[in-house]
Amino acid sequence: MTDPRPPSDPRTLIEPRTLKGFRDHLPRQALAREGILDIARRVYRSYGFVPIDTPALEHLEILTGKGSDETDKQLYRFTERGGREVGMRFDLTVPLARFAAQHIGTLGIPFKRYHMATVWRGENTQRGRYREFMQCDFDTIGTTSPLADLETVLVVHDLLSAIGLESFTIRINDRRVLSGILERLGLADRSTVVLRALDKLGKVSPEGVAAELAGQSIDAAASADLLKLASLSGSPDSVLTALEPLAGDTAPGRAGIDSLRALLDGAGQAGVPAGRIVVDPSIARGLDYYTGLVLESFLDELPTLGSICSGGRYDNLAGLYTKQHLPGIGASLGIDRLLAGLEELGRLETRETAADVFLVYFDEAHRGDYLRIAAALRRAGMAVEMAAEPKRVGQQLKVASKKGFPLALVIGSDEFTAGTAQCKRMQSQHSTVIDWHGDVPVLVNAVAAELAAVRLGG
RNA sequence: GUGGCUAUAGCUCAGUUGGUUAGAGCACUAGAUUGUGAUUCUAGGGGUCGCGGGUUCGAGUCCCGUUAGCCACCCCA
Repeated sequence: MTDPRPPSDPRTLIEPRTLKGFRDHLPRQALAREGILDIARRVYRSYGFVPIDTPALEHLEILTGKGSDETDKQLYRFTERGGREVGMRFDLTVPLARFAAQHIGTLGIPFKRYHMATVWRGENTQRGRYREFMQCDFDTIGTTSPLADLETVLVVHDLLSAIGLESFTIRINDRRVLSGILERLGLADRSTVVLRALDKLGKVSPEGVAAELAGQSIDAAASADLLKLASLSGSPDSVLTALEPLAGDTAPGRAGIDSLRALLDGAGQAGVPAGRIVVDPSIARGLDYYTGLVLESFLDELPTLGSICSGGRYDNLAGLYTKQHLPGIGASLGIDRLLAGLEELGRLETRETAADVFLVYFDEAHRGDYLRIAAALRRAGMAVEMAAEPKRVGQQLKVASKKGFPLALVIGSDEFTAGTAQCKRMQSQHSTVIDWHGDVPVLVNAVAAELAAVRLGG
């Protein structure tokens, strides 16, 4: 047999490697990732969000429109063949803004969309931070209804629950509460600096934040008030009560507190367990475009991982692209960070196969029977992998076990003669003999029953 | 973009003040065993010591540069 490609001179071989911050996804990770994406899709749809997609490449001016120098530095950009300046999307919000400005007339409002796609940022890499990563956004635009705010929190709750996280906390705040306090302290014009410093609490000690505030020439009394605000903890009710004297006498503060209270009330009515949602007045979210509710969510077991799902309300999404005023609210699941967290907790699905049944193929004479059985199992909705070559049974079972098949079906000439089949539960090594006597539907039903039993934790 | 740490087989690592042919465990392939996998035994394949340069009689080991990974800053998912 001749190799279609003769061996290359080792000196001419190109080193196979990926770019910094870009990675391959092997089956184990890709399966886990797709599992999460499926869950997110299901939860988003269960609230009526619809999918959209947009191009990876946009006109440069679309992406740089709001152009903070930070995003500008991180933007992947190049000149197209025709001399056109283009850039790769660095988030899904800017494309949504362009999309909304372009299509809102035919979509109608409120418009609820989800968008799960890859984005690119040329920033420095770290654990759980890459140059190519995925975002799973959902947004409701064109309405200021408090119900949309509530729904956003409920989606985050349902999503994290559906992923199977046992303990997580959704921390919420309202930008207007912060505005109220800043107003009262006479720091309204310093909000960016102050909020950025406050946002670091949890990562940096209160003393560190105080030092940063002092460095920004915020006076000590105001700084103490701000830190007091951030140290509030306890039940949402007690936090809100404690906020009253700090912000309740300003118009925005009043609105923020009332709206948080209403939201918590609604979440309770929707069945969110008490304690899942916490009011954390230190949450600001660095972005300056948030104007109302802001939220972050954390794995209780990995507080240092950072927020895995966050978002908030904004006043005007697409002001750069249209005169139409489009308020909205949305959040985003950081799936790469979540996967890193799940892996660290050992809660990541470790299967390397998407199939349910491994059909051991070791009796070449019965090749046709194997094909018939595999087809019947697939028609019944089961995913079946048949070994490619009739190798030793032990070898095949080893592969099936390593790849995480729940079931293996062993049928050789002895079984065909006796009209039986051996169905092995790979994890427990428990083996069931099925009497089917050539009646394929009987075999299929028995295998389906075994699969159901295994999935229930057999 | 700034600073620190790291880089030896697919993975985890050992490798003596610089000294002959760079090792182990796991994983992989095959056999003992032409019908049974987490725990057997045997054999085998696999290494430009990240890459490039320098010092030296001699570099995996020392020096410089570079690339990648991790950590902190910045920012954020």
